[in-house]
Amino acid sequence: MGFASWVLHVDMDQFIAAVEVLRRPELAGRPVIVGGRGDPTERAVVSTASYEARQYGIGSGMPLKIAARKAPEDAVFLPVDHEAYEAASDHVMATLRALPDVVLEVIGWDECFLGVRTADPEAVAREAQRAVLEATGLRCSVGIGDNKVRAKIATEFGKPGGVFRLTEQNWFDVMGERSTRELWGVGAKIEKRLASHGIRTVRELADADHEAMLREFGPKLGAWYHGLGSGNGPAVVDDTPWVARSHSREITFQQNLAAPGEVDVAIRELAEHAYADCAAEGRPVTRVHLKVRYAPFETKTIGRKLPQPTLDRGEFVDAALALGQMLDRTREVRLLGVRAEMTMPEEGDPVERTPMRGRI
DNA sequence: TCTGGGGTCCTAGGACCC
DNA sequence: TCTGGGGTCCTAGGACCC
Repeated sequence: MGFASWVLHVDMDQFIAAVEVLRRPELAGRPVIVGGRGDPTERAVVSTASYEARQYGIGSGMPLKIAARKAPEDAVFLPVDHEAYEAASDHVMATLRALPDVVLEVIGWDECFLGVRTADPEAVAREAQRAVLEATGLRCSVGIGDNKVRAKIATEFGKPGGVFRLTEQNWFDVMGERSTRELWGVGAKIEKRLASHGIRTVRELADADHEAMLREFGPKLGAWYHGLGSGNGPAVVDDTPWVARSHSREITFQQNLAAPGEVDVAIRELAEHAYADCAAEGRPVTRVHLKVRYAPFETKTIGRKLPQPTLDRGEFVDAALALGQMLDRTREVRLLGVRAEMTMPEEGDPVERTPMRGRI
């Protein structure tokens, strides 16, 4: 077998919980649930649950109140500590980047792609796991693929702590009879729209009529979803530093906001923070978006372009407040968010940050 | 029963221009 | 009096990711 190009997807096992246990060894073996401010009576969700907690049906995204009901006596609830995870993430990424002849693309706090030319991708995967464990004390799973989509999906079959290879050769054997929902990028809504066309399995998606897919989802997404059925996806791992296009601040109120004056106070506060994140990069703000969740649970977003790009905090805050006048002032508000879109930086002036890509 | 906070990308449809 | 076709920009909103 000769050398070939491979994509490895490295995913940390129960990352946030693992970081917490690392600095509090006495928590090892106990159900650990990290989320919000660590108070399970508050409105917040689970960021990560340890494997011990998952045995009780507790998982990411679950409301803390529900998790508290399911959790056993000895469960531990901890607040989210972004800085600790950021530091651990940096350490992991630096370790992986130091592996010989790899290109690294960060796609989240706890996961990345490695591009590598090798005759033995499993050996590289094992070496990556060993290096990360030795340097940080954290374990990871690795998916091996001939593109990013297959590598990403492969990782699920390797957890925890393992390695799994998914390529064009075994794609349909492994994925053919599984639900479209197991594909990366297919959520509840897309699963339902596919099902309305009689498409429920990965193989049925691969065999779907291309024109029908374009009609249902449009030219780009239609082609993307159809190809997903065959495991198609990009294979290039890109280490270009990621540059944010926008920054936002959101807050969920423990008690719903009822008075319009309270809404204005909150918008001002959030807008100042969102603006500050952009200003810290020296990049003018071009648009403002407002996200509102009315009680009980209905989310709306609205946006406006600013008259011109600005680096004036007052201008941005005023624009956010003006947009706030468009909200339904008669309804109780349980969440508010303000997003600031920025101009993209000049070429050759990249801003190094923690990436959070929406799509590969 | 209760649903966070940080992001990205895509589409539809209207306005406007040539 | 009747009225094409293409392009671009903008807004609003939806869907997905970790």
